[in-house]
Amino acid sequence: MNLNDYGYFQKLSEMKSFSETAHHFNVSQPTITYALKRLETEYDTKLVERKSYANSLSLTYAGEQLLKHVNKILHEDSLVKADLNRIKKKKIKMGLPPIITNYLVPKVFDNLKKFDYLNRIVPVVDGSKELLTKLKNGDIDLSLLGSTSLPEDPELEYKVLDIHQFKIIASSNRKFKNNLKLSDLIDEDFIILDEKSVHQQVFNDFIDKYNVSPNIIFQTSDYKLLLKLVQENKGISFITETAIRDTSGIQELKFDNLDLPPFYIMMIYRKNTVKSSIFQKLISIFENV
Amino acid sequence: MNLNDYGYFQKLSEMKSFSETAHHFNVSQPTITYALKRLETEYDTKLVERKSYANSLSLTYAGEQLLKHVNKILHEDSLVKADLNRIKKKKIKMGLPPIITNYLVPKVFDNLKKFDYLNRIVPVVDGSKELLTKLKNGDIDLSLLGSTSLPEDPELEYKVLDIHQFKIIASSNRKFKNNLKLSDLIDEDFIILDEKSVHQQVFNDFIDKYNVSPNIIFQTSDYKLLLKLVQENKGISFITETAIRDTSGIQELKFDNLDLPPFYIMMIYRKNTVKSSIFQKLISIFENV
DNA sequence: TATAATTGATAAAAAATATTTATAGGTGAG
DNA sequence: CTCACCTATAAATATTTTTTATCAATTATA
Repeated sequence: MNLNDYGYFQKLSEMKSFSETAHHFNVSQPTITYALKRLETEYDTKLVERKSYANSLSLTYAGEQLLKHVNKILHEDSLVKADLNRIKKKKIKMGLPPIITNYLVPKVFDNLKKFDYLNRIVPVVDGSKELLTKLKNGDIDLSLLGSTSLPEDPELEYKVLDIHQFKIIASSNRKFKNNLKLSDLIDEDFIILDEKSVHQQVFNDFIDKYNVSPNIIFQTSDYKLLLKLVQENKGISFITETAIRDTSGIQELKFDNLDLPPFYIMMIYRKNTVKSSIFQKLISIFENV
Repeated sequence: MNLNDYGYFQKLSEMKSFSETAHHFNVSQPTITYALKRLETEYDTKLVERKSYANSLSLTYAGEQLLKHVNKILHEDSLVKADLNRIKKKKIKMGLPPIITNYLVPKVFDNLKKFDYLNRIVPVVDGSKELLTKLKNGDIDLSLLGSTSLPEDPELEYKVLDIHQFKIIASSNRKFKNNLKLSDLIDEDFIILDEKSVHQQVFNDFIDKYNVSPNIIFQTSDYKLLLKLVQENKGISFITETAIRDTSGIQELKFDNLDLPPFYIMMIYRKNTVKSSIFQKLISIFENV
């Protein structure tokens, strides 16, 4: 059994057209016909229902079942090349979400340098959500990650490096009374991180939970810009403390009984990954922050 | 890329010998050599370390990594045939652990008959542990299952049909005082189910927890035999209430504060399974007990 | 309604890939 | 040193996949 046949079948079930599928793979149309025929012979079952004519063929029940397995098989197979390529290059492709990276990397920099890992790491800077997808696709080997919940994906494994809190912050120039309540912020302008970050979702949940409707005047994916705007008192914000450690010109607003989810700072990787000594050492360097 | 090459590679890494692997697949020895060569060329990496001589070749780091993926791929592929075969036959292979089956099937029998499902079900009678393995291997489509914990396997899905308790039971002929304590049973002979059932593990945990060492005189995998022996006062036992519903000649011993795990009675199947209408109906019949 | 255009199936030929046969070379045990 | 055993390689063969060429069926459209 050839994996190509699975690939043809997968695409065929998506495109619902033999000739288009053939075109997609740059092969002739009978190639697809014969590939399907091979599968149907191999399993001795009809897999696709050739409809009267229109460009709408459909999978049989057995075809649907096969497709599920094929998806898994081809996905796994696509991970192989990505994995082996990086092993060959002795490089580790590492996902780096900006906020966490700025907080953590200075702490481990000397160690990374000492063990000559700085040039072993191929950095991939992106938001936590995108990095998670890339990790699962095998585009990166491991990633730093910030999240309000611990990943439950059975393919992934992680180490929690730190647990931070979300904070409401404002310019140090502002004065706020003690025992602040959320309702005191009703006239404030909010500047928050946009949908690339987990912050937006947390903020929305927060809004729902406390039934408030803050005035969001600007969203950005650049947290440095956000902090600068807050420093200059263009608005107040909602962000993990990770981002404001060692940042001057910013104060944290204290509330009683504010219930916010924790912000887990993790190192995450696929369970499947064979842990080379480099890989393990790298993780341990980050663990021992 | 041919799946055969993956199969050869998998076996080679297990057998650590080219010629034995060839023999295992009934092909000539160069077939294996060339298969490996194809893989090494495809991925442009050395995959196995040909040792000086002895029957001990070893995988390189890249080879180990490949093997992990290959295992997954071949396992998934082996599920395909099993799945499609049963679909073809329009039969549903169902795992039936005896205790649960005897309890449940009488309750659904008329319904199964009414919808003509009795001859659609291919019964596979075995212990819960074995059935779980068979389910994962695709040997059966779904299974009744008794367990003290809910399965966390990401490939499996289940519906809890009932939650029962474990009981300590004795012949009705016996008289026990009220407010029994475990220490009162110190001179009793125990007859319990053997390692094929979850009972043994639960019983061991129980022993550890309460730091008692009961006198086990006989173990069996046949719960009907066990019940008979208890009825005839050959010993007392430890078993889920599922087994003793509607059984005469047996009493349940009551203890204060005995903390035992629940016994979940479930219907379990692979997430991957495409749920045919027969499949769904079957589940719903059992769900509506 | 006739005609053109598009789609999938099939047969036969060609191309690509996998396997075998035959053999060579290396290694360790005795 | 020789034998037994293992893996690698070349060349021949077998098998599998793909292409080319063509047909029949169906839809769009003139």
